[in-house]
Amino acid sequence: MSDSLKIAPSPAMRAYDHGRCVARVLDEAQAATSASGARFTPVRRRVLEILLESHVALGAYDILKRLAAEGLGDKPPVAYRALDFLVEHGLVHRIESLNAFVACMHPGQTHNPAFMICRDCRAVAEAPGAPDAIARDAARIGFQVETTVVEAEGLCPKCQK
Amino acid sequence: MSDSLKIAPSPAMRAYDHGRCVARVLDEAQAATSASGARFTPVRRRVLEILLESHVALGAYDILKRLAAEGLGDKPPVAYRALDFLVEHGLVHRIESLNAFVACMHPGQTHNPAFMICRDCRAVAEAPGAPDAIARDAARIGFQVETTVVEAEGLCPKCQK
DNA sequence: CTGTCGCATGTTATAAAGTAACAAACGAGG
DNA sequence: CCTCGTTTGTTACTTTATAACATGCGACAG
Repeated sequence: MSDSLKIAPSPAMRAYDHGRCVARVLDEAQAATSASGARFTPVRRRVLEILLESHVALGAYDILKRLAAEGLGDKPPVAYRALDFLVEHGLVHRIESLNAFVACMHPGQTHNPAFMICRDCRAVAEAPGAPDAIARDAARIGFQVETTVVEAEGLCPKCQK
Repeated sequence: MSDSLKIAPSPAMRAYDHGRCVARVLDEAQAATSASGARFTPVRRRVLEILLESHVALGAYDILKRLAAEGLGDKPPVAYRALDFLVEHGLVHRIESLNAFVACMHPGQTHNPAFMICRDCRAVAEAPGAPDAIARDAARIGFQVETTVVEAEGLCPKCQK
């Protein structure tokens, strides 16, 4: 499926075949997690589905509400555990500036993603490259970078109107 | 003072004349805020001082504890209001990935700062440059960037040992 | 088939971070 | 010296997140 290699234009901010996208990522998730010995349980699967249903950042408690409505659990640790699991496995990204989460759009590929976050509708687009101006500065002062957070907030095309 | 134009090597991660640095920034802060009609009140000044005393990220409640110990207020809004004020005036930066705050090292200059954050000692170094790989991507999909968050987490030179 | 070990879930309780709303005090202009 | 906008004081609450421990479930060794 060629789509799995495409990196932009952002799925979050244009029309495309959403059903396929969800199904594909879900399959990849299933495969990736069970390959590593872990189990892709109903709650974990459902949390990922919920995030995949929209390319919008959802808070842990938003997700928890939906799980509760479906009888999958109603206590904070349920949501946080599933989210932690998905983040660890690279299937979900945490958006630091919103305290929220989005599904990863191209799991498997190691990436230092950058995010564009609409302040109006909370749609999130994931861009691939790490902009390593910072890597140079880090090297210069001897700082050893382990992870990076790059988030741009603004208005998505729809919400500019 | 030539130091005010220097942008790196990071003050957070090397030795330098801290007293001067604090005094200078405090003066600039005084000037900048009163120029804009606002008042650089004791609490605001003290919060900035506390942040300037170390180049370390402090949580709102850490700061509040210190204010409380000095009789400057002990309720959350006291700290948050001062911090909001200082952030608005570009004197303090919020570190999203820590829910914490650091003093800005070169106020006045408009900047899209990038931060290097030691996960061990929470020292924060502020680097100037805008890493505009993301600007290109944003332009391509029609996303209008308003603010950016760039934070690298890792180990500072001291904590690597 | 069954014990048991490790992963996963359920639950209680609480910590940490942040804000809404309103009343009182302060201070620079008329 | 009044009054209006800014700042502070305070109460109460919301949102976000985690520690700790009990229970359940499933694979596989014997």
